[in-house]
Amino acid sequence: MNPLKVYNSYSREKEVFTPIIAGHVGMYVCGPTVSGESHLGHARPFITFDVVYRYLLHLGYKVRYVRNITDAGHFEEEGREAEDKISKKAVIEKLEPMELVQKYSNLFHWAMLRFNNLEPSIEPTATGHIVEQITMIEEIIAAGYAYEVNGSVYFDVKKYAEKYPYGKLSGRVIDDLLETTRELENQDEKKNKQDFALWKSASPEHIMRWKSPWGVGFPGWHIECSAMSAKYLGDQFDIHGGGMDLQFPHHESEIAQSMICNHKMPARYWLHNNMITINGKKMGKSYNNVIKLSELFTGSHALLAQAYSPMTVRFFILQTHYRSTLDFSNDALQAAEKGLKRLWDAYKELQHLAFDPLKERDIQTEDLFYAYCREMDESMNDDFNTAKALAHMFSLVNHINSFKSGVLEKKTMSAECFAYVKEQFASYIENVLGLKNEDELELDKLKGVLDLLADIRKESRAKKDYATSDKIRNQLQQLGILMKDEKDGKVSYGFE
RNA sequence: GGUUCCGUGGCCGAGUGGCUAGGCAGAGCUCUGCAAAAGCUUCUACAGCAGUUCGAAUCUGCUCGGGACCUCCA
Repeated sequence: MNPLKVYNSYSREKEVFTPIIAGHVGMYVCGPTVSGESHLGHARPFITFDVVYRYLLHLGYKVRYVRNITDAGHFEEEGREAEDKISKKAVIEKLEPMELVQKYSNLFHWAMLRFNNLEPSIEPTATGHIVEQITMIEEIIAAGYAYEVNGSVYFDVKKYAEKYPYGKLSGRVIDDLLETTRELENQDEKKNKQDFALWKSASPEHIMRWKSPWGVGFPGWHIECSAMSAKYLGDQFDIHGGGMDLQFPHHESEIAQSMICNHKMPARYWLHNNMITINGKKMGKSYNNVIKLSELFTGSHALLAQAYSPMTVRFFILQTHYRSTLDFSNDALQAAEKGLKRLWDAYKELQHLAFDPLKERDIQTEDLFYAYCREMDESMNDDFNTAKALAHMFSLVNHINSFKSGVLEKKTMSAECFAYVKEQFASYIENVLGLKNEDELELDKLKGVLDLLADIRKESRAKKDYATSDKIRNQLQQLGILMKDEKDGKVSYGFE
């Protein structure tokens, strides 16, 4: 078995994963800015890193998973106005900033729950760590790498770059940045265009504001992650994750801040997921092509022919490697929905398979089963290749169904092999990939009724009373419940 | 313009130089009162050109096309 390897954006290579403290992993993932409703694009990193988290747990690591909530509203510079996203939205929606933040945090958590994402160990908020951020800024000023202008504080990138490799993570050359940086508001305050804000002075109408040694203002965007990751995971931790679009300037700046304050690279491994595209273009607000999660779950979007369940979306995302772009379309989601159903049906079937000590063992098939199981582990160890792991699971699906259809003779595998395959399959589908049966609740309620109907159908078929049997099946089908006659004479059912 | 990634069959997507990726869709067959499901068989591939090699989707070069980042962004 190969050890776990992860692609480190910083070195641009796959590296064997070795935690700082054996058996323990500290992981920080950039969380959402809760100034609006999450869309499909936002779902990807949180599902990606949920699987990373789950797999590390699966491997036996004790993991502290920190994912922040950005509720302080880092300023965005749209046109000429420097704006605070949350402030601005709060005014539009006539809400207190914290009321707005609460609303979208709740929505975010609701979506995470539906995706069956595990909760992070700690979910710190930027507004809850203003003191830590101010302290960190003071340290950077004391070290001589930041300066104050008119109540704002900027990080001196040029000075930093003289000693440290600013731009290494994102593959940027500092002189190029000088050339290409666009004219922005208050640019004249900065010594150099590449400098970024640690603290911004708040104008009187700005509603999110805190006192600081430099006057009333609010923190810059990058400092929150540096402050919170260091507080909960230490000066240096194992994994830092986030979307590829955060590589620059966000993560690059995080590194710079932490290097000055803590004299260490904050994270050993930088993991970045790629974007979700739609018609080949990145899904994002600025492109006006987002599909909100609520629209996805209800099917209320022009591009969607139907509603798609959270598990379908999760499966859809996991069918692609996290570092590849994933192109969205209605057809692709429809394919995912059917694929997931096939996977889950086989999983249910597997649970009913059992060995028969009277039959001769089929060593060849056993070996095949063991090989697929091993390949699942190998795939995940190769930079969390869920797409490949799923392909091997589908190979198992094919064989499981062969037992069912009689192509492979039933019960010819040893008890050990059956037990192992069952455990491995269950462990992957439920624990590692985090998929769950969405029918379960409904099934509980309807089970008794459906069992009865299945029984009546069975009886009427035995009497060749097809009028009755067809009536049962056809009317149930209209309700979205499929009744199937199995080979052994039983009648089974499932939801479409 | 700078940096960088990618172009795989009808669609989505894995791919370590030689071994079936996989899912969805299509065709035929088996099972079946009909159906569904499943199984078996099967059709479509590696953007183009040139090179390295016994052998390339996989390495190199060029051409064409597309994306991402360089500004908020998951």
